[in-house]
Amino acid sequence: MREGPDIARIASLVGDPARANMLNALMGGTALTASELALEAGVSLPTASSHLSKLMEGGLLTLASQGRHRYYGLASAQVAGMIEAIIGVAEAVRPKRVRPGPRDAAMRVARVCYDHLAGEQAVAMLDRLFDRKLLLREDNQIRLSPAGASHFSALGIETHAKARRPVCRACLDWSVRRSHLAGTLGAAILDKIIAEKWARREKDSRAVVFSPTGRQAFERVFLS
Amino acid sequence: MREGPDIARIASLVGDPARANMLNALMGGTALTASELALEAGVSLPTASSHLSKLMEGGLLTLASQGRHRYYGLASAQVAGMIEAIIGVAEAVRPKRVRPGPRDAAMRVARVCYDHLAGEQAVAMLDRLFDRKLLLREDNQIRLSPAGASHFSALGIETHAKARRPVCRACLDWSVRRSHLAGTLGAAILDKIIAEKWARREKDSRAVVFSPTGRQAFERVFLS
DNA sequence: GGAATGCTTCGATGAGGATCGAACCATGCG
DNA sequence: CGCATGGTTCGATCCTCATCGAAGCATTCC
Repeated sequence: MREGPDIARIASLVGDPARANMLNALMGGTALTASELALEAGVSLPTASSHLSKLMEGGLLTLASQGRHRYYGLASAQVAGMIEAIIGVAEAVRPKRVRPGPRDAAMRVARVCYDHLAGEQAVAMLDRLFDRKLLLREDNQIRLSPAGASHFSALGIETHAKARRPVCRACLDWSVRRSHLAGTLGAAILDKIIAEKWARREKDSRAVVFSPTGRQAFERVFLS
Repeated sequence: MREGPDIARIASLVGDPARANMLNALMGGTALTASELALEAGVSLPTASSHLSKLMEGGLLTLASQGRHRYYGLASAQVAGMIEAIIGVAEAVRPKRVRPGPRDAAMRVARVCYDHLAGEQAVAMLDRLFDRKLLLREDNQIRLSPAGASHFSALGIETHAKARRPVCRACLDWSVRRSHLAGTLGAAILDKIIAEKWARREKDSRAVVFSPTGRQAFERVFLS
């Protein structure tokens, strides 16, 4: 009986430690090769390969072949959002940790969530965008206001809807437990932050570290 | 190897078909007993009990003992949100059938979500109840207005809060991606729809099919 | 008290799937 | 070409865990 989407199938794909590590590594937004992912997950290459084909068949990954390299990446922002949601629950449920390490702290402040910014900074930014009525909250959705459209356009950020991906989307933040901005606009803002060198990505981590002047610039543009 | 929150542990809890069915059943927001959940999942009572203790230990469920009954419910809205996210991916990834069968289409229009109505009809109804100020949106909750109380009372629908179950509750709709009405009021409305023979439940399915005259009556009362 | 109901624990069984070494394809390089 | 590198497939092994019947607690009803 019980028809409907096969949720157990999807969840069990994420439910294996090796696969979970791979997906977690891919949350950084860059596509990785099978060997990199094997290393990341701590399994042998054949094992990793087997997992990867399962994830592919499950529709969670995309594959881009380039010469003899094969780059695996998350299939969609929706998949990334799902993983964030699972991380959020795992985080909430986790037995009280001794103390969050320094890397954890940086992750809480700002990190990459697939292709957009997450963490305290990102949550604060979304709040501020609502306050300034650049974005409007509608039911469970987020919409760009006319004022917002011209504002972002002036910053050199395009806000036209392309393909089927929404411009604005709320994404629940596991560290802050409130929403931050995803969608093409969220991605474009992160692009700008990196392009302007306001912040750089920490090596081998999802953490995003702002420079002192970069932080000022970011706050001036998005938190003022 | 990165040691973040144990996402595999959480995902694997959802990754078993029996447990997934239980969680899915609990998405309605009502707490259920172990035997009801066993039936829902199609497993024996001992098996269900074993799954339930695992879900409890994983922090996904809460337990309320009342006499010899033990009511299991989702631990938090965060857990519900995670399950919704997984459903969303499963839905998006589901192998496109040649064409959505008639039953699938019917499911999208109207279906039972444990004990209340879901689908396009249900989402439209909730919108309309807000428009008419019979229900009020408060924070993330839904409250019955005085006007609403007398309105439903006139229809022969009792709206007194009984036990611990809320009268109104929002439930996210996987097909429409917006909220519909759950809670005792949602259940009572579905009861009325069936009692008035405006619609009947499709055998062995969650689909709810309105008769032509039944649809008119429903629209007059709830969508006008 | 005793019987009935609701649920959990125990024990035995079985199946699925994660794992790795070795062998096998494919691409690029000299 | 032949060799090296990146990746997948195959086969065998092993272990976890889902499952259910039977027995054991707990609570309520008569």
